Amino acid sequence: MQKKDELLAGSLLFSGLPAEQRSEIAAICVSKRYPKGAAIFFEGEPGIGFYMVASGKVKIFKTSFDGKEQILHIFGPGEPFGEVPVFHGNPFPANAETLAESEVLFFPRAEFVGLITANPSLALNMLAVLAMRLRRFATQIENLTLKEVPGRLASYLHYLMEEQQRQDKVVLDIPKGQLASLLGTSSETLSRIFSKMTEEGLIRVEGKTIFIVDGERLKER
Amino acid sequence: MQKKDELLAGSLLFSGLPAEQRSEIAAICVSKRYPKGAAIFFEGEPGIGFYMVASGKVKIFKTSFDGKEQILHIFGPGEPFGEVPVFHGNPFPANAETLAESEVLFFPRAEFVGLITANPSLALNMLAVLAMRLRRFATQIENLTLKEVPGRLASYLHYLMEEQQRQDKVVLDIPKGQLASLLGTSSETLSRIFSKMTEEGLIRVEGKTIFIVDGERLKER
DNA sequence: TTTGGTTTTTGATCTAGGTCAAAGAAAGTC
DNA sequence: GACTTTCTTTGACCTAGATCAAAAACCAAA
Repeated sequence: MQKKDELLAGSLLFSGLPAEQRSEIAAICVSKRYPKGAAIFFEGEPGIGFYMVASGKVKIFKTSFDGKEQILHIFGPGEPFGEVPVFHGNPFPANAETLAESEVLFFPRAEFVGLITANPSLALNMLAVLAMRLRRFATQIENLTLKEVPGRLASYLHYLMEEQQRQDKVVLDIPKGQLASLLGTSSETLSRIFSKMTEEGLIRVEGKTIFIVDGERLKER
Repeated sequence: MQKKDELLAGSLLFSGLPAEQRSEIAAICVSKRYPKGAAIFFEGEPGIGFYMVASGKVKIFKTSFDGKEQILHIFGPGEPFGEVPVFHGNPFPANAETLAESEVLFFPRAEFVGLITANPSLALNMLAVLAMRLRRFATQIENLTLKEVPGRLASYLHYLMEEQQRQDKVVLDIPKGQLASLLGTSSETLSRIFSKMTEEGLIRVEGKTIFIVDGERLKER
């Protein structure tokens, strides 16, 4: 399967590994398709392996008893998820669900631990992935607790500007309601802040496209 | 140094390693003392190694431009911190400061990476540590965004009950102001919630000692 | 045990943002 | 193209919790 190998080669987790090892890895993983909105796993389930997005988009989230949800991550192609139980035991700490029709690779725990044990650079790659994830969590907590909603939105827009390599505009890759849940607010509030920022001449909103009118002042929110 | 070796043996990170390897590790680390309230590192500094608390207590925190602080972790003896830059490169994502007079071990990056490469079970231990940290972050975000302050306090008290193995009372090991910063609130609000919970017959507060009057109802907050 | 510095508590006030309800827009379906 | 369903916006209202100010309690050192 050519496609799978390319995906693995392009992922941070498996980058820099000799080709033969990547095929060993490709050999132990199973691919599975999910329609949009499908659950991949639930918080509290035992984790017998981890996953990697091959195509599509997956969200990791927590829900409160009264149904509110907080998105922790959104992962795209090449990004692994659900690794925590593999290394720490215990069940999944959160839920995973597709945001679009997706193809997902599954890596069974035992086999993968075997590979890691035999292969220090794979171990270091995985450590790098988890370390980056910790860093992201730290800034997410910072955003959620030390900034108010406009500031969180501003820093998300700046993140998209980096990601999409544009200074003038940016395209939301998720529905606004999901963005609200990622920013820890409600879609109503988010909508109001979009219009306030437009009034203030910071941005201009056209559906999913956000034109950056004043990037400097936007950064200062 | 007998003491150092005992500490390493008791820590999660180095548990299960053969004694000789622990002495190798003990050989590469340097110990340093800090008075209470001393900075160990700042967000944005390059990380040339990581740390482990030998004695005392260390907080990891972020600050906002206007001086508010959010505590991410509080670490005690045997717990490593500041590992993110070791594996992911880039500077420290947050600040570290002692909460009490402390002794801290420092492990230089290059040497430690060498040990990990040569030693799969050390790598797996480190993966377990980071995975546990991710799990904690996930529940911290859940607490901060999906629960209100009384709920966060309740879950912290339950955490202390586990930790201290008591059903009837619990002793705060940090000042209430620091607890407020950990729970993402102000000391004023925290104080008010302590008294409200007392009125409601859930707890009784005597300085740093919290008597658990109704553990069941407390859990439901 | 007095003094000066932290913590902690209490009171009064203010606001960001949540919630509920309903109208409008978009988008996919037959 | 009409229809249903999902997404987004707008309006009205309300509350958790922040902030400011000041008193009280606690603590450590002299």
